Amino acid sequence: MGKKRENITIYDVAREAGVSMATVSRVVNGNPNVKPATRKKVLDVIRSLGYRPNAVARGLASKRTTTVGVVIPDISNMFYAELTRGIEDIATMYHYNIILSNSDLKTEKEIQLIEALLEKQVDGLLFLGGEVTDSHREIFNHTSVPIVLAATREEHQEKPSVTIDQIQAAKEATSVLILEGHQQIAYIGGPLTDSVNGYPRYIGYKEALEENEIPFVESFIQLGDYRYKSGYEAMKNLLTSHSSMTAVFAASDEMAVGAIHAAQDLGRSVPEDLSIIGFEDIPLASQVRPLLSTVSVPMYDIGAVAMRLLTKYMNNEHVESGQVVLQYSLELRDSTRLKEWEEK
Amino acid sequence: MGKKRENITIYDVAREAGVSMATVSRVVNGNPNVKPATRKKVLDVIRSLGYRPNAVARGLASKRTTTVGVVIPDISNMFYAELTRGIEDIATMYHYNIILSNSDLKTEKEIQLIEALLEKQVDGLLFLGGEVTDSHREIFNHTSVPIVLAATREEHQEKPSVTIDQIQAAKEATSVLILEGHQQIAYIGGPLTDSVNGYPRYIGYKEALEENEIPFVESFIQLGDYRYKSGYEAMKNLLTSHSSMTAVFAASDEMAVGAIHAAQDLGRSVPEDLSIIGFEDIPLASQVRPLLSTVSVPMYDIGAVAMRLLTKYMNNEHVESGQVVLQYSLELRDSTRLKEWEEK
DNA sequence: CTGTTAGCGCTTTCAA
DNA sequence: TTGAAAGCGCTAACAG
Repeated sequence: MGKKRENITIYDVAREAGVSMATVSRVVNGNPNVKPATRKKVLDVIRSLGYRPNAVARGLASKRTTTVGVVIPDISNMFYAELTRGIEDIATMYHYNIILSNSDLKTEKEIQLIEALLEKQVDGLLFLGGEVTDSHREIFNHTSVPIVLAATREEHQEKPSVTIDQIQAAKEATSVLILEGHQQIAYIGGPLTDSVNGYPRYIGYKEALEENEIPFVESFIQLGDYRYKSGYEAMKNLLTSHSSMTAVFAASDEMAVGAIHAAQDLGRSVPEDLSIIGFEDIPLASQVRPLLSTVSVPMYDIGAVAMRLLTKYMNNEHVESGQVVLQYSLELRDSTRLKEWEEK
Repeated sequence: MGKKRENITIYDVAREAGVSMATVSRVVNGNPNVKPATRKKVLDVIRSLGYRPNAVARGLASKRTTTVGVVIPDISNMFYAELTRGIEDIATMYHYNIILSNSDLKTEKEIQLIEALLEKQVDGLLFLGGEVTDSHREIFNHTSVPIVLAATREEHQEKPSVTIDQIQAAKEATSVLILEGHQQIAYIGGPLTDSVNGYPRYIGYKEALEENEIPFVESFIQLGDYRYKSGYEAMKNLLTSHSSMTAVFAASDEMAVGAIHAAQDLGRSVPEDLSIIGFEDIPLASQVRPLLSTVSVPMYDIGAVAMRLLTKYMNNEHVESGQVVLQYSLELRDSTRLKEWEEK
């Protein structure tokens, strides 16, 4: 058994087995047009030589790398980690590998990463969570590599995407609070300039109020960065300036949990004094007390479906619809009082 | 501006710019041996043609792919997600891309993934969290691709690794409890067959007891799978059979938090009735009440250092020591009563 | 400073 | 069922 078998090529196998490279290539790729005896002979040589096919050479010759690029905001964010797991599982199932890169939602970095991925000749690209700007469209439109958006979409809807209806989800979350009888409902969200998550959730909140003729109060709006700490701070602000407030819709679970803790630190109990509902349903939501009521976003599925969709494009299969909208659900637990909710 | 610029090669650029392929290659790779005027001309053509270098062809010709393979147990596990972020950041810094694959700690799957990664001609490999068996060694020893282990190690210490001293860490965590005056200290851990995390943490617990002449009680040992739920169940068992118990060392934060909730559900308060300390210091530890005291493992750093180490091997740089042991620290928060701890 | 020329290891017609 | 041969797009000596 050779120590470092780095340089055993298809040629060596061919010579050793007394066949041509083409034949070796055929058995390696499972081409049926090989006489069983020949196949066995080749396989034996492959094993004894410890031959390992070079995927780079194969990629160059065949123009397929069985690799897909994934641009993700931040893998250490539970929401995206879960999504990535969905992607990876399906990728593995279809024998693709994924090249993962974190963008931190910086447009410039995103563009750069996409460019690098394209240079690496990925067979497909998954773009997650970021806003699709003109720069993105520019590059998307000048490549023939299939691209699927996940947990984001593009206004012109030219590119396939897998998402949920965020506005509707935020609206329902807020409606839960309204149905509980609250009139003073605050909103803790992300930047309104974030057109992917921040803005739609805000709009959903607003629409719910409007529909129920509850006055919108500017100072009930607190903006953070979706993280625990900013939720905590936001709630502290809210509570010191609006002691009459009785409910909060937070646009992320982390913020919601931060808000709960701030409330508790200021002597309020949840849900007795204050109802709080979150968004996402990351594991944290079920690992705190009170258990967080939240909008359950099918993170794993978004990733899995997006990857599956991408495989179809990569194989030139027929695609019913490139715009997939997945179902979310309302997970009413212990941070709100309402326990039942009929889907509209 | 071409629509699909898929087939513009270095040759096209060369022809258009009136130079040779070699020269184009030089400017693309930043080789200084090019007259500024020539460089500019080539750059202009590259831009106008929308030329994008083909990294696969480059990889085949140069035998370097600037890609590293990462085999990870589960990206949706916060601990590894954080680690991966460390890897990715350093990889980006050194212009490497990473191919990520989840192994779920299945040896067979790990081997298969490593094999696939090697086929893809990765320049280096990071193996995370899994046990290194003979099968692993077999394959590790027959390739010249540099490999670094992270959050795991190999008994013969033949392969470089980045870890923390788990036994010592577990021992100190247990000692905190002992120093608080507890005598009835339970242990909630992972499988003892898990030589990477489960067993060493268990040993650390045991050693701490021994050193302090506290009798080891078999039934104080509860084994789970590191997840919240198993911690919850373990604690319930413990509390119903050993009402005299006053402290618990849990081998993961999720289990520790699960344990806290079980205790609370059974009417005990933490840390008044029961002190609980965890292991890892994932974000969850600081997002629950009471704040979890825990062993803080530098997850991000383990990933970052491992990746940095790998770059050194890939560049044939001199490496001081391949066996890196990072410092952990004790983060004493509100689930224990002791608030100060002198490092031994 | 620039060009020529072999490959890198594999797939893929095209013939046989 | 098999083989020969032409690339895939780029890098890396080697000349000049």
